[in-house]
Amino acid sequence: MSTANTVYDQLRAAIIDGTFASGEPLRQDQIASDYGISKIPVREALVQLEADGFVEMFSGRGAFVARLSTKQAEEIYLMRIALEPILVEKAIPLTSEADWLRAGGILSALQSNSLSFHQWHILDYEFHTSLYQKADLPTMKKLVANLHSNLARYYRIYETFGDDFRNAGESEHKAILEACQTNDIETATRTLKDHLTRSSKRLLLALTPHIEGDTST
Amino acid sequence: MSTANTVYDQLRAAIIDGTFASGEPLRQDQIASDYGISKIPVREALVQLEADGFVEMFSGRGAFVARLSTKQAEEIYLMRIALEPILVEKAIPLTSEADWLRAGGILSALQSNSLSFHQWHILDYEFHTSLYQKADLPTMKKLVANLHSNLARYYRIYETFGDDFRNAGESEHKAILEACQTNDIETATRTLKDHLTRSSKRLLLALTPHIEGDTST
DNA sequence: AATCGTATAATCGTATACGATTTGTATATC
DNA sequence: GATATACAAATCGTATACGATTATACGATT
Repeated sequence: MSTANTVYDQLRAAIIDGTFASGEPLRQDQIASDYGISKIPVREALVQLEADGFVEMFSGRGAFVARLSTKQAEEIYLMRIALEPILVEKAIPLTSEADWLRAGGILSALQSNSLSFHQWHILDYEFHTSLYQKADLPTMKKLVANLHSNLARYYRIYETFGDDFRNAGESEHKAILEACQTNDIETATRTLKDHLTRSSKRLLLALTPHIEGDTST
Repeated sequence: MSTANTVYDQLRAAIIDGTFASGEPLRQDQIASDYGISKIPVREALVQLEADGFVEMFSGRGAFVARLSTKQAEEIYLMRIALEPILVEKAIPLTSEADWLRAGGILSALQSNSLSFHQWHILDYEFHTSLYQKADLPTMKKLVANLHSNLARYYRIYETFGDDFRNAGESEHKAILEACQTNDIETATRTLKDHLTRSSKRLLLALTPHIEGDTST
């Protein structure tokens, strides 16, 4: 893999896990010397990160970690609610029983009480992904994957401030998977939509006191 | 504006209008010397173009104009169908009578018979945009705008091969706007969805004989 | 005391340069 | 004639270098 891509991965991980705080400037020379490389691949990574919504760049002033806002989180969920049901709808006819069992396995792992928030979020992502893995819509899948990774930054705020609702969506997940397994597209898409709507509300409610407006953090 | 951004705009326009054919390699040194600049801003433009779906990059082999496929066009329309109704829904309560009149003005311009295909496509885009200009969903709007510009490449194929259906969606456009003007969100979103579904079918039907599979052009 | 202007430092954006990888071509081998 | 090998040319990806832009510190002016 190219240096630029490696830097992209590392910077993105660092932004998601909070190593770089929201709004913090990302100095090119600094990052370059940290990694022992030149600015060129760093800049390319930053351009990609900007396209994916993790970074904001201003001409002549450089790159900054993209600021969070409840509005932005709401918007991301609106897109997930619009797109994920389509992915599931298109995936169901192409998915085998073995695939649903794999999804069930992730669901079980998700019920463990000893998960760190980070681990929980990864498994939650994998469960959702497993529902539409077979969908032949690569562009949409990439987009939704990126929405997920952007949400990770918001879910991290729970880890610090919020209530733990790791198990809140458990029964909803089950209902979705059951509908999928019986090829009931209508129920599957509806329960998925409901689940995402509820997840959105849970997140936004918990977020509001912490990042209302566009202020710091 | 930075050199990289200028190059981005120019390359994107050249890809959309067919100056660079589908699948064609985009040689960095060549482009750089054409514009009288170095490779650095060219590479940054290419990275952005890849993020926006106009270019594919392969490690060590460089950048190529993204290939077209009916599947990809279908996928783009699926996303438009999912997202644009949401934008309209959120925009209607925030939109004033003057805004709808402006939309009506674009609609009139759209009915002219003397439009080039390119002009028609731009006006079609502007009409759709005018319906949800007031929506406070910047990320979604950017995404949808990018879907539009990607579709422009497919609509160009009509210009060359296909039947002229510039007026096909005229009555549909009118119905959408009328529903918007009376604040009838349900009808507006439904007619918009119908319109996009029909537009998608028209495009895909005309496209199929020309770019089925992933073959050239 | 606050504001303005200027000098200095920090940082950016891009040109140039070069080693590394890939592609093309000619020649050898089966 | 097709496949393999060796070399040359083309092209890429990144390091280094530097002028241009932006931020900062500080003294002059109102």
